[in-house]
Amino acid sequence: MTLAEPTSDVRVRFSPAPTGYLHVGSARSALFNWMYAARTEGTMILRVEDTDADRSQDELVQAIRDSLGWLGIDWHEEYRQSDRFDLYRAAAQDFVDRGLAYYCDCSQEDVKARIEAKGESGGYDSFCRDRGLGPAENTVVRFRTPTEGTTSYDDLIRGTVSFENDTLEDFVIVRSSGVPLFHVANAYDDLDMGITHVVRGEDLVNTVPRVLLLRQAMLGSSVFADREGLAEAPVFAHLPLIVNEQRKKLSKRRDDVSVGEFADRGFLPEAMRNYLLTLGWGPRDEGDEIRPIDELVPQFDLADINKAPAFFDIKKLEHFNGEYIRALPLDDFLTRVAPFVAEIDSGLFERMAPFVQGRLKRLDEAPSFLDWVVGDPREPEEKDWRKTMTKEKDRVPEVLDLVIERLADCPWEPEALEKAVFGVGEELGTKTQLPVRMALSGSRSGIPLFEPMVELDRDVVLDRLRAARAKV
RNA sequence: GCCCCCAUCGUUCAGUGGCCUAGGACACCUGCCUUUCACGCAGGCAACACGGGUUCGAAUCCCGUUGGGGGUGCCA
Repeated sequence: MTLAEPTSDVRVRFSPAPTGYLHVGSARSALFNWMYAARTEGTMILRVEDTDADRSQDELVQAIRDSLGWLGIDWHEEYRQSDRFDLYRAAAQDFVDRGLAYYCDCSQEDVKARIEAKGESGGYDSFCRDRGLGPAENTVVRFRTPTEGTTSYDDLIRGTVSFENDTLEDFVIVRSSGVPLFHVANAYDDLDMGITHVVRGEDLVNTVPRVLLLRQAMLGSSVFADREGLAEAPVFAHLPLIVNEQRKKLSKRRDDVSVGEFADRGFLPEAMRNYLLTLGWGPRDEGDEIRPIDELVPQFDLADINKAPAFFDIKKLEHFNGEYIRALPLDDFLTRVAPFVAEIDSGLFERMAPFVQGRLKRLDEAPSFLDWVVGDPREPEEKDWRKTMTKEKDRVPEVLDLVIERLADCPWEPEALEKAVFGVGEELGTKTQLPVRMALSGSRSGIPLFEPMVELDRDVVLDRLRAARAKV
């Protein structure tokens, strides 16, 4: 499903920084925003927060858009913060004019040295607060934070969260390069774009007091003076983090979790999206968790989201994926799996597809089921070989001999092959499939035996059987 | 160090004072089905971190302890 034309006042935004590919954590933030927009028929906004020119890359913006699209996450409006620097700069200038912000020329080393000399901890020490500096080289603009009182807000997921203002430092809002920083841009845009709900990762909670202070200050500026209905701050909902097995926040560097890679590994977007949704949230009706998105949207609510971090369990994702793969109509399956089986003759694959489909957890596993049909049998595991071929060693040679004999002139079609192979078993009073399967494929498991078998030439089959016979 | 947050089976979701001898799903184990595997079906294992309160009654409310995480940038 895609988002409908908005009919409510709800406005949410997903605001990624294009400093890497979309990873599962941000994808989940995007998804929860999207779910809320879908449920409330609100407006979904994609806002690219590329204020850090050094780390932002243009091509990543498109990559992120692609990954969102792959997941079926769409949006109504799109903005780039780099297009809006003048707006943020003006807001910062306005703060300076009104005495809410000031210039500071301290280097990071200076600050650090002073703090250490005083034996204190923390970041900036408000050194330039009252020095009355003007704009100059290597000078930043800092926001003057209150020294007393508390800033608190109600989080839809966490309840009331409050911060003592004196723990807030005078943070930088404009770099010495003149480019505004995240906090101003974020506060300005949320205000300007009329964002009603801020849904994002828990790692952003402690930016809330800063953003709120900035918002309040902006409300006092002439830019927003005449705007109606802005006074109310957005509702915040901070999503629990998604963590790895060490219970640490998923990180791109060590955890290998970009959405694009999941696509490459043969995960279905519907499965991915469905799984992501169950991390920190469950359907209200306590029904099955694997369900089409449009059944889930109506019961979605931000207030129902869990507080505790959730482990990203690839095994469970694979289970979801397997279910979705099995549910695919055959021709749909064929289309989706095509990129993963490009090496295999398409006629052959299409004939084998019904047997492969039900056994996959990921689409990229498809070729492994046909390797022995397309090429040589795999080198059997020592343990498996022994178990299959020598455990009942008096029978296997007989079985193989007789199978070779029967197959020499039997009609080359599945039913006939099955009859021949099983017939040997009946004659000898033993099972025959496993030794034959092992001889042909090098494995004890796989797709049904006789259909792929006819895809091989009779000589090839007989050669493999003889080779196995020689080994037992 | 300082600030903020979190705490139910191995994992995940449910449970918002009595329906809980705590439920579902994944994983794992055992059967059944099947001359392979997978699917399916039937079972099994397995948790309210600890200590104090409040209450007739606490997984659910309060306090503390412990443990874990996030933040602490001229990143977002």
